[in-house]
Amino acid sequence: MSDPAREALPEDLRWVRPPRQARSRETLDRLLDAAEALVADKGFEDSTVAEVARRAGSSVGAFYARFPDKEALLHGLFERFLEQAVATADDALAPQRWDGAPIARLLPAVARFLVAIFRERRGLICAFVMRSRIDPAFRARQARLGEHLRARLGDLLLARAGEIGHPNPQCAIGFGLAMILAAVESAVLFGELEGRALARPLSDDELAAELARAWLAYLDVTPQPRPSSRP
Amino acid sequence: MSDPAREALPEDLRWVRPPRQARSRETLDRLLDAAEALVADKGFEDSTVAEVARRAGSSVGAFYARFPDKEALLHGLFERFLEQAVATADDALAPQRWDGAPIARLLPAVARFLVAIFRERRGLICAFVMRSRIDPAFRARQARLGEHLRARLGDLLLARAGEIGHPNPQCAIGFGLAMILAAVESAVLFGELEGRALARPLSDDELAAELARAWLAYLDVTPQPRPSSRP
DNA sequence: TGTACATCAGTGAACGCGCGTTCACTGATGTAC
DNA sequence: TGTACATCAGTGAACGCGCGTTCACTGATGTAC
Repeated sequence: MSDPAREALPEDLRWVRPPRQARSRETLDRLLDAAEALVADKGFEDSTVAEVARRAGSSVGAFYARFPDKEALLHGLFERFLEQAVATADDALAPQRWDGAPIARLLPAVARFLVAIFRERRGLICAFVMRSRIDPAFRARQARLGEHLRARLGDLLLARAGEIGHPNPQCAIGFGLAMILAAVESAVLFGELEGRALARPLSDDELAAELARAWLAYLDVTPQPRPSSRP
Repeated sequence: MSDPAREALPEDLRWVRPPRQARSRETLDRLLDAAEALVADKGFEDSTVAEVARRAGSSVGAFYARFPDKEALLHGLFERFLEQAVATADDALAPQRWDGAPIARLLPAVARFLVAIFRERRGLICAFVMRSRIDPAFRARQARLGEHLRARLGDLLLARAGEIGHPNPQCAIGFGLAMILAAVESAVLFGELEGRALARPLSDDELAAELARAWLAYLDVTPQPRPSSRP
């Protein structure tokens, strides 16, 4: 955390000026917490620096002592979020946790998990997603998370490649994940599934179930490992 | 178009003040054309009223003579877009055009079509999608387009319900369409499939092919109509 | 342990820029008689 | 056909508001001796 070697990494330091005293570390945390609540509630653009400072029990000047500008705030929030996301994913997708489980049990669990996470942190993720539409740096950072997820999930799925009927499992794993993520985004973050194409809105459980069904069907997963070649 | 009965519909008139002279009709068209190009290029927020007016060879005052405010401009663009979209969809999905075609031929064509349209009008659709994340009126209007698409596609698919293995075809048609739309948005508009989950970027043809594969698999479409019950 | 000084941290009023919107005015088009 | 008047259409400089950012200043914390 307070590794002095970080001083040498301008890449990491571009967004948040590292505090030197415990007091300012706390101020930084309070600013981030206040910003997270505010951004989750009304989005990034509609949150003002003054409001963030006020909510943190701090001041505008204190804000600019920590962040070079307002944009850096969202990057700071994103960095904090990414740490959690990667740790959570690594834990949830750890191979030993799924030892012996077939894909048909793995993917529905992942689908439920994604729906739950997106629902829980709806506002914040929404702000991130919206931002990455515009900001290339943000998009690149988000892409790295995507690649990480694909790698972890890929490890699990490729170890069960025999269950996958899709002619190109490697490619299908990436495409399938991307498709499911897009659908969850659209459904949970923006509620578009409801209005635009469904007669009755789906519950989160139903949503996850349909996503899992689509995912398994796309990969062409059979309950039992299939023989290496077909008669 | 110039139906006097429209005068009685404040719903339609909220966004664009109807011109009374041919001259102002032309000005309105030029403003919309200029705005469309500008919005497609740099998004709505980054386009200024002054720039739209200048590009249209008009003036800021002329702009406000036609539109109550800047927001109305995007609604005006959207209305124009919707007319085209509905007409195009109705034409492309006309039952006689697909007479005798199985779902396995229909959906790949729709997937290719969607990818092509989204690619062609990328910037504009992107602006609409972004806006409907924020603006409820916009979202409602977009939802109506979604419902229209689902209805037209539903007519075609339900007439071929025998080919659908999904236990609830009605629901699956809506969900499948929404999922594919979300994936196309994500892939074409925001290029997220590339970065976040795929080793190699897909061409539009490959993208459409994989979308169609996922769509058919989700609906559990068999090449031949299946008998009403299974042995 | 105490004193002097440097740096860090925090404050909030004031600044300034961008851009949506207004408005006083000029010119064009249509209508009444 | 011509004239007077009303309305439509267009112009662009000026206004004003919101909000990100700065800055002169006060107080707190750490360090040297």
